[in-house]
Amino acid sequence: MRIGYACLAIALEGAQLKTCTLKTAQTERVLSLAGKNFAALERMIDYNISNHISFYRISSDIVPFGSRITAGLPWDTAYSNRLASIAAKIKNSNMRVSMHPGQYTVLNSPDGGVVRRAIEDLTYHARFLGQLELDTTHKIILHIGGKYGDAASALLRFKQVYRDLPAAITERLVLENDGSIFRIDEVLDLCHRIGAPAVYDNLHNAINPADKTKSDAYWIKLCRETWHDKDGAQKTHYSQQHPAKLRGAHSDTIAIDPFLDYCRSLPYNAPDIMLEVKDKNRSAVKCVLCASLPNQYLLETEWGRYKYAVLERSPNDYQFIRELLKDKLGDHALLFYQTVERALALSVDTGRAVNALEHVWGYFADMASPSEIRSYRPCGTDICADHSSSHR
DNA sequence: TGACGTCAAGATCCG
DNA sequence: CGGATCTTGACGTCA
Repeated sequence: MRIGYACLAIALEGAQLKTCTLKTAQTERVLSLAGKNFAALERMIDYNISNHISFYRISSDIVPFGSRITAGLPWDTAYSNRLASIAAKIKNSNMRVSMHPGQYTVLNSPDGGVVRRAIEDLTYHARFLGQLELDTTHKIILHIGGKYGDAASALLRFKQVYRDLPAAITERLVLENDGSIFRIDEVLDLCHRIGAPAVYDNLHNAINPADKTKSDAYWIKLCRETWHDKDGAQKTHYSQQHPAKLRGAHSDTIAIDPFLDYCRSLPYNAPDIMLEVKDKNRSAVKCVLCASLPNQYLLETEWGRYKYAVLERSPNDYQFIRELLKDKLGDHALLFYQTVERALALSVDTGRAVNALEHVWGYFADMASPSEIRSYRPCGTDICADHSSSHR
């Protein structure tokens, strides 16, 4: 079982994807941006390897407007060395990558222009994965499209378009249930008919259910039958509902207990899981460490990222985790993340926030200039908690 | 016509 | 002028 995240590694230096508007999308500019994005991609691949993340979705925006200028733009030859290096790292680390065009790539539209652009978009995606010389276990995920008031005709159109797609696309294409139109039972039926694998998305099925009496594991077992040797291990999408936002909105982070419950419910030989979540790689590291890979060193690094956010909410939890991590031999990942999640759910206390800030300030006090010290302590020797909000 | 989803670019505001 | 904050863009379908 691999666990992965989509497109962006947050808080990773040198990993920001660049783009531009259509107005300024001249050949030279787009080519230059693509080069920068390939460098960012390599950073993320390196990061994934360091963090034992062996599953990753490459952003469709890796080449800005890649689909509409796919034929003309020589990004493959211009950056062949960089792409070869990326490809080698993916293969040597046994990483699996995927791509996922958005809701605007629609193969079954009654509008021929929409269909033509969708095929161009898929051609671009297949070209990118093909350029990396990745085998057909590296997939492109797509939704079926619209129903247009007549599901049967919409499915028929999909089959007709699919039949004529080039093999470079169909050998990678997998279909996913979506949150408002095609349910997982409809996706499964179509996939069996055309011979494409099906990806089960748990949150989409929760808001657009095929059968409310059936479990996630039930659909995952059915989807497994659509995956063959050339497709590699079965893939699924996993996300959790954001508690405050609209139905279908992804959560800020993956709550670890429900995730592990989900994992335990899966059939033997669990599928690869792509997490769809706002904090991206943060949740991927969390889930990897709890579900499959105890790693004390990575847990210490994780603590460095969360500790001050915990301290300004709950000094007790802060102390508890410090003690927990002193034991270098045990597998404390789950208790660690449970405690972090509980602490982060609390609101920030001003006095504690000042205390946490003083901890951080300790790293900079020796190297700060007089003006920086004045801006940190505007009222004199002690930090002014009463007025602090206006100074930070 | 707006919502949906996404995240930089681009525009504007502020001190 | 720099940094912070708001708005726009680019895609197609559906209510």
